[in-house]
Amino acid sequence: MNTDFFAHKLISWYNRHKRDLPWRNTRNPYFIWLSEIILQQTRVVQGLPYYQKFIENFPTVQDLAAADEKEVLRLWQGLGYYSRARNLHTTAKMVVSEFGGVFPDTYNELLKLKGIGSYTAAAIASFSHDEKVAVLDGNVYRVLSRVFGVETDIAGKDAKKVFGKLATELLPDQQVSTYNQAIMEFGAIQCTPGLPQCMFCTFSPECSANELGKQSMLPVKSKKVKVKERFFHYFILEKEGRFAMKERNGKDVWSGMYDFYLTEQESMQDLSVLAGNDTFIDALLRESTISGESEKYLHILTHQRITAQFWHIQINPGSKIELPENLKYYSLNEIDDLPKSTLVNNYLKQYFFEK
DNA sequence: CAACCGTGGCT
DNA sequence: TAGCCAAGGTT
Repeated sequence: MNTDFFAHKLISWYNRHKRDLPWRNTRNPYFIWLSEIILQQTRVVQGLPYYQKFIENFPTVQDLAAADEKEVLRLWQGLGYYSRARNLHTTAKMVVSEFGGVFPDTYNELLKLKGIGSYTAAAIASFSHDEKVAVLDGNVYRVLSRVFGVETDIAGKDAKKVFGKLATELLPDQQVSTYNQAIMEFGAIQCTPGLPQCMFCTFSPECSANELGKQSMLPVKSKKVKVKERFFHYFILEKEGRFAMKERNGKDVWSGMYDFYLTEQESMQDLSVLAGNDTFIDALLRESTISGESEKYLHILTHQRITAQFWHIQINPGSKIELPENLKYYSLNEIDDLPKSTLVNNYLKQYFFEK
């Protein structure tokens, strides 16, 4: 297929079918960047309200840079992949301190920023000023693999080279912004992962997958995620109407988010076993009152199935129990403002805020 | 560089 | 139900 023909036909389709999305009505690299980070591995319907919240709370990169990380994470709460929010804040501060508050818009400059990889750099550079770089995301892999019959494994290491070469060859000289958005939009609403409606597709006459009936086989993707089972036992320590929480850190899930005292076991256990395995729990149960035991929550992540149970513990007045490192007492109002995982937030909503 | 990082919707 | 996956990036 002639490359000009492909781009022209795609843009024509886009002009007829594109959705009206707020980040498409701007050339401001700051707004485009916000939308791109929010939309990484995230559906438009899920990211849309977060985009609105972020541009309202942080109209400029200076506003975002001046915020506390905790505030940024709190706004990000519920969207997942929280390193995106931490990197977002780091990058905003870097733009203010090292770029004079002017958000970079060239591919090579953008690549230097935290949380911006090859896709996001290409998206911001092309959307903001038509820089001639091809975007390569899940949509582009799918569209190119089907239309041109490319059977390279998109999870393999050759994928970026093979599809990147094709994507770059197809790039038009003009309207790069429109073209890049068009190929992604086409993948999102016409050339969909599930059974696409190929009888109504503008590329049905030229599409390799349509001709060979290989739509469901493409793109080829080899990797299967293996799911790890985890068992969380949370202890909510209450003293004088305040509750002990701590910030999670390290490389585990929910880094930067707040939760309670946690003991993790290889299966769900009762209190006597927990006390035997955990000296703090043992000491705690001797000097306090168990005031509540939650149902078991099953929390599903891409790589993990977490079963969690929450025990509510009243610390007796005059108890000599000292909180383990990092735990501090917070009022319910303060807890509302802390960034929390959806698991913890679901528990709090059920047992504190909506009861 | 393979593994890891969330959540919610769909089949 | 179990699996897939959605505008990826980092380590």
